Amino acid sequence: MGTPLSRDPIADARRNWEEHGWADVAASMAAITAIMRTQQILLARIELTLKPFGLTFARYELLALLSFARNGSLPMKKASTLLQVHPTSITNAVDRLQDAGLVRRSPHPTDGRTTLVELTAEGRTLAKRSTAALNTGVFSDPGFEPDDIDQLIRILRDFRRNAGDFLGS
Amino acid sequence: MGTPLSRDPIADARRNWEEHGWADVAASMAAITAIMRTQQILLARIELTLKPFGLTFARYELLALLSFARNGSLPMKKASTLLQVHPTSITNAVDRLQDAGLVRRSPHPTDGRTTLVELTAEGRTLAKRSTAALNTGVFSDPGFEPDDIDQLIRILRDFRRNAGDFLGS
DNA sequence: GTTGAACCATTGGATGTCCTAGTATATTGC
DNA sequence: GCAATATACTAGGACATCCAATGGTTCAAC
Repeated sequence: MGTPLSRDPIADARRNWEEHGWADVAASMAAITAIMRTQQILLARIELTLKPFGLTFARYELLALLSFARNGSLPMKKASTLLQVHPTSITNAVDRLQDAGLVRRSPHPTDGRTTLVELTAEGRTLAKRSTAALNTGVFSDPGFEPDDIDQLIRILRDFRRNAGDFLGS
Repeated sequence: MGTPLSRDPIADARRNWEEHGWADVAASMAAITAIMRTQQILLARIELTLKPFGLTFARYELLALLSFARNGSLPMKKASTLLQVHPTSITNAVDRLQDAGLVRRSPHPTDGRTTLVELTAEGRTLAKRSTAALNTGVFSDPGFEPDDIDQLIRILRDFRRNAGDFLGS
């Protein structure tokens, strides 16, 4: 982006919190704000990598999910649940992927309420190629130390479980 | 926010990566995906807490930033830099905060290119009240262990520095 | 001084997310 | 079997974010 700041803005915010009598929650505020900013940086990198494929991250996630499904197809609701986004976000993504010829809708064989989303041949190819691009362009050098990656995975798994994302021990 | 899944979807994705020959980047993929999901959960909590005040997180951040500024005013560009968002996002936020009577625009005394944003009395009051709500409603019980919060702050600070957010040792 | 490069804010366009209905189909209870 | 409830998808609206382009203003080089 722009020129680097001379100081960490989140550390400054934490100082402000401490100086205003909120020292007890200052660290928590700093951690949460840092997660927000980190997500923003990572999303920008991912979107940049996916741009040549005409994909956004939202559409890529759906494509990747379908590529791992049994027949390359899933009910819309199932995709919404697994990707943990609002059903309307899936409708939106499927609309655009369908326009691009990467997926197609089909009725569920036994449940008239349900619509299946299915990868087309082009969709499967693009899923492979874009995943390869993300692996080499983003995931292979994420900017975290290996030990820190393990820490992150553990800390965020605990958080997500406590938040009710999934059951577990 | 529906029913919890029976399995961690990110752990499943990691397994898929490993089974497709991308084991070397699977952990990194899992960590990044977990950050995305964690951000989503936290943002939802924050927005829920801010809703009674008629604020979104984007507008709250600007309000809070102004409340810590010397005269309660900053150049738009400065706000954009400190909050690390695109200038147009600031324009958008200021438009809405101004409509709500919480901030006001004024010309810069010496630089004709620059516009200052300034907190109104109502804006300052709302900043205080909404910050108190976030402190008690979100930051006081973030869902991380205290030790993990310190780990997060360190890991994400290193990441942001490496990403060019700010200079530092 | 003039002129051209750099900088600031805004507008318009594309996306994505969520929420609130509204429509259609399933399932459950009596 | 029929009514009441639950579930699945879609349509429309509110917001936020980014990018590209536009109109002003400032600054620096000559």
